[in-house]
Amino acid sequence: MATRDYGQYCGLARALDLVGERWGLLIVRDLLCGPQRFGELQSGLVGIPSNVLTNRLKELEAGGVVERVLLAAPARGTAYALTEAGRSLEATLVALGRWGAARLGDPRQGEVVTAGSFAMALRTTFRPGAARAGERVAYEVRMGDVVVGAIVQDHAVTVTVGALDDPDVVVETGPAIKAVMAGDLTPDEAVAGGAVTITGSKRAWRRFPDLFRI
Amino acid sequence: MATRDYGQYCGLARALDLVGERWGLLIVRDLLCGPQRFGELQSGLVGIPSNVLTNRLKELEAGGVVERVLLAAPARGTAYALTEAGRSLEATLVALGRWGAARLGDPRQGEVVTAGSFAMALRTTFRPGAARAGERVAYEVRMGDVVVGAIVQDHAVTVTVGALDDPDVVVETGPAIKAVMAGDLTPDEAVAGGAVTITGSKRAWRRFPDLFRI
DNA sequence: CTGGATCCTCAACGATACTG
DNA sequence: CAGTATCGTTGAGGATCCAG
Repeated sequence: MATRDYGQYCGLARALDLVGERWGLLIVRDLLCGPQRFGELQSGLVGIPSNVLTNRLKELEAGGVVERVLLAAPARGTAYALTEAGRSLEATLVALGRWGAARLGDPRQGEVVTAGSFAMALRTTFRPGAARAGERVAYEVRMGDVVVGAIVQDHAVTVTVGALDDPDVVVETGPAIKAVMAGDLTPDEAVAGGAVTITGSKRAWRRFPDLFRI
Repeated sequence: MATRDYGQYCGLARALDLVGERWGLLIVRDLLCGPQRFGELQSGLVGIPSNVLTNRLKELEAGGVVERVLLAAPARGTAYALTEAGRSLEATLVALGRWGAARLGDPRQGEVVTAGSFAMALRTTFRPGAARAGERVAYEVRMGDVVVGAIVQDHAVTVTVGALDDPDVVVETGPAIKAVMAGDLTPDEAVAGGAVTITGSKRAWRRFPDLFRI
């Protein structure tokens, strides 16, 4: 929005003015997992030049989507977080992500999975109807150096990056998790076949493909 | 997607690869109202250079979002239409448009209202719950040279550009329609004050702010 | 007259180096 | 670590021209 806009008095055009520039919505996606530092964002948005990230963050901040926050000790320094307006984009991003996921196919040459993208996948596949009232399950899922936490509670999921304090189960996996989420592989088969290693509640892991289903 | 992509195996990133480039979603927005010719798109997307429109249409076509169709007589020639994949973006665009509309404020200097943007406004403000089962109302709304039709039926609205064959009511209006849709001005007040001229069913016009509510 | 293609300019993006 | 600076490349913006 800083420099060029569509010049239309239209809600969609205004939304695109605010978050529609290149990398914009991916920044919002990554910040849905909680505040992130400049460097964390940069490593999650593979290939983004640092000056472009700087510009986007300034524009998103000016647009009221992102705000700078000071990290408490012991971390120190500044980070970027979504404002309430930014957080309210979540449902829309999930919808758009689901549309794109239907056209995803197999990974292309060179395509990577980042923490933010995997977190997004958990959000898009989460089925609120499958969660039981009063149920609380905390998953820590590890794919290589990508570590995300997903806490299911009150028919909702909260996805964060990094390890959880007290997960019910830690799941170490690779691409095979897609087969589990698609229902092509049962949780037990995945463990037996060595595609997945779990630490913690076997019951929670068996429940995983019910809660997160492609 | 043709040239550069985000290189992430992520539904959101794939969606942005397909429709996230500049002007992309506005093209989809305008095509939600039905097939359009190149020139119609160009005049609805104020300021888009013709070569950019050409490129976007090619990319959207390659991505399976848009397809070229041949117009039947007497129109002749080719037009661009959404594929099923493109149409399935409607709900998401409405959600994004609603997010942006909440941040729209008053029109800025130079901002225009096009047929596509006004049609989008009708989609975002439509309240399915307010429509009655079996009810069918057809509105033709005119704002200057912008003419759109909105047919409410079966708790859904179909919005098109151009005049309707058999509208229940033709509404000629200006910016004042926003006050009516916001509930700040009743339909009768708007007509009495001269801000709106209606031709046809007064009853249908009185129902308008129930069906389309900001 | 519509539907583009072509050319040029400039701003934004991309890559890398560098600094507080 | 968190940006800023610089520079080459790409794509957008704008005008004009060409073909059916």
